[in-house]
Amino acid sequence: MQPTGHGHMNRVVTLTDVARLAGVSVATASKALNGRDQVKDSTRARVQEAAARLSFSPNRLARGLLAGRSGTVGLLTSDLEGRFVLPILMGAEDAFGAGQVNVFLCDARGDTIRERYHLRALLGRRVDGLLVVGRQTDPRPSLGRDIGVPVVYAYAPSDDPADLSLVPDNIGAGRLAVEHLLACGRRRIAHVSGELVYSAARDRAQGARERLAQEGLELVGDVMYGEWSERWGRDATAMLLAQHPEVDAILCGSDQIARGALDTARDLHRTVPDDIAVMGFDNWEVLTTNARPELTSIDANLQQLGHTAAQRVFAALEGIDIGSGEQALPGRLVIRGSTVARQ
Amino acid sequence: MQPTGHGHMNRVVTLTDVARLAGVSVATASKALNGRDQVKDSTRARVQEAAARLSFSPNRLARGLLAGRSGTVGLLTSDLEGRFVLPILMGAEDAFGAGQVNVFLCDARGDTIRERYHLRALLGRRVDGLLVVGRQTDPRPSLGRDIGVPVVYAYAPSDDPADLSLVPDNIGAGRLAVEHLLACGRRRIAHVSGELVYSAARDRAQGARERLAQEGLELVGDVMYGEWSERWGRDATAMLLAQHPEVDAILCGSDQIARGALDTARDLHRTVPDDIAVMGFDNWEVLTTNARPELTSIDANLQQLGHTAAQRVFAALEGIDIGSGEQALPGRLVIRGSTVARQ
DNA sequence: AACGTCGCCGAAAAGGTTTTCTGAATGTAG
DNA sequence: CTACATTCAGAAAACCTTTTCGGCGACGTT
Repeated sequence: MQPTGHGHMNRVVTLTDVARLAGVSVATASKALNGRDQVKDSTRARVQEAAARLSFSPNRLARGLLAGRSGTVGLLTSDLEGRFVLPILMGAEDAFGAGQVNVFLCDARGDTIRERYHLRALLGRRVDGLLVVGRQTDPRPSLGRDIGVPVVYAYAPSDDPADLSLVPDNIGAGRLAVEHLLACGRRRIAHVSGELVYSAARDRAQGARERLAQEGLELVGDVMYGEWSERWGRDATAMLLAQHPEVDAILCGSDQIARGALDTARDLHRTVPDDIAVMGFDNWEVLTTNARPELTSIDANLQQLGHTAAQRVFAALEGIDIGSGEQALPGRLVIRGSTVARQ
Repeated sequence: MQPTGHGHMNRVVTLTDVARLAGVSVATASKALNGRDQVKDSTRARVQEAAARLSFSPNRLARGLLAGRSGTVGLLTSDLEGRFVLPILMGAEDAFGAGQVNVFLCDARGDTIRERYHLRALLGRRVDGLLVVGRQTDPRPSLGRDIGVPVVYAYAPSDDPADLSLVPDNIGAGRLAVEHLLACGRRRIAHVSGELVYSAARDRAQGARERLAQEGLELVGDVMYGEWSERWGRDATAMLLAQHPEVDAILCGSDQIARGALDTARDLHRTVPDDIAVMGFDNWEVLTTNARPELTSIDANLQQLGHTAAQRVFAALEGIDIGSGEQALPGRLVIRGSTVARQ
């Protein structure tokens, strides 16, 4: 074809070529390159040089076929769009890439049919393990027990307790948030959150209430469930401050909602944090570090969660029992100016 | 092991098993399942039933080894974190997934060493093609001409004109933005943008200037280059309005900057859009649809770009010449309340 | 009855690598 | 010089699927 152009067509170099150049058999070449003994040092050097000269890289298809394991894992997401999937994916890719494992990415886009289709494809590729990442913390249907490879669920837990699921600890996050507000001297705390159908919203509210109860306190008013949006944050905060002007802290179910709360507080000339403290969840840096004042938030450590999930898959590959059920990973408080005045 | 538990250990079913159950040879079984002729209908049915009963799925490693093509492509990103990579990735995954192709995801995290490492790994896996996605529109070093498989660069173009690169048309986007502001009756347009070192910032400014020149107009003041942040948008807008109170439109280099501009305008009691029009780039919905008023923006159609890039890789796999050089894909104007008062 | 044709199935090879086993050569001890 | 251990290289099988080619039986034709 094009001898100097992009040579898509030149046959790729195989172990046979290396062996021929080094003047040995393929068996010896293989052993030399894989560091097995029974090869004289001089021979090994010759083979290695030949491999380097031809820039040989072993065909992992053939290796996988023989070994019975491909050295790949499937990453099955229900929704790439979601803001929460990406950090998990990064953490997982990072953990896998450190080994010799490569990752197949599949996006089912919330469609069960497509999910089963991708599952079949991945199993056909003989992935050694599966990581299933959902977009909500609400349980999702299990892939089943007879997949043939270890499966770990991240963010969205499986509804089968025999599966292992890694989820963020939203109840703990709610407690942590209230803990911080209490430490800031706040006592009249209201909670504006997202949609009630999300267990993340309910869990955070529960954690918040529990921690308050521990001090003999209650939330000011009912939890205001609405949308996960800045707009709802603005509107809800306006209603809240009209009805309960005495609140000294607004715990928001997400950073977006908190941004809305900050806007409304500013509109109403309530100073943050002196007059009212505001905080959010998720620690979405684009939102938190550009807010006025910068926004205190609870980081769910999602990248860590992805990393841990990948390590669990790894462990399962090694034959180690990784347990089952839901394991909740703690969040982390990130303090900024919206709860603590900077000096 | 655990006969009823998660059976990771049970040998996976192979074509031989199917053939034995159906009482035919593996050759016949293969032909039956792959829809080739030379198989009696009744035999084919028997094989299909056997395959279904054993839930057989052919080993794509073996198939790939034989066919010389693996049916996979590598997606090499320089940075998963970036906001621009994800939509491209979605578009690409979508396009590939529609075929029989699966995608290996690799994140080099902006590190050249890691990139070469991943490249080797992907070539060892015998990917049929590569899609390289960068995080900036500035040129990046080519992977080289002798990869052995077709490569398409998306978002960040290759510095080798012999490679094919798909990039957003930022100059056109700048023109498009000014076009819209002119259509809204604005004549005194200022431009607040991000970091000068980004070609995206320079290109958009260039496009804006070109379109203004076409009307015999110029930007009000110099382009204000700064950070891609809300904070900079606020500060720059404050300076701008102090120095040039007569501006009737602020074109912002990103939606984040535009959000900052909106904030400052509100602080200074300048009404948007009646007094000043504001618009951004990128159409980041979280920011645009929650702004007050909602933010007009230019969408770079990144998902489309990823889709197109994937199709180019596909075409190259089919042996079709996909050309070379930079191909710029047009953006799309999304009109919202920050430039046009809603009736 | 002999022959050609057609439809269907199976044997075998190929793809690239790893591993096991055999065998050759060299060195060492008796 | 023989017996034996040791070191290193190669032959061959295995992994699973697809494809090619040969063969076999049935059928139709002369």
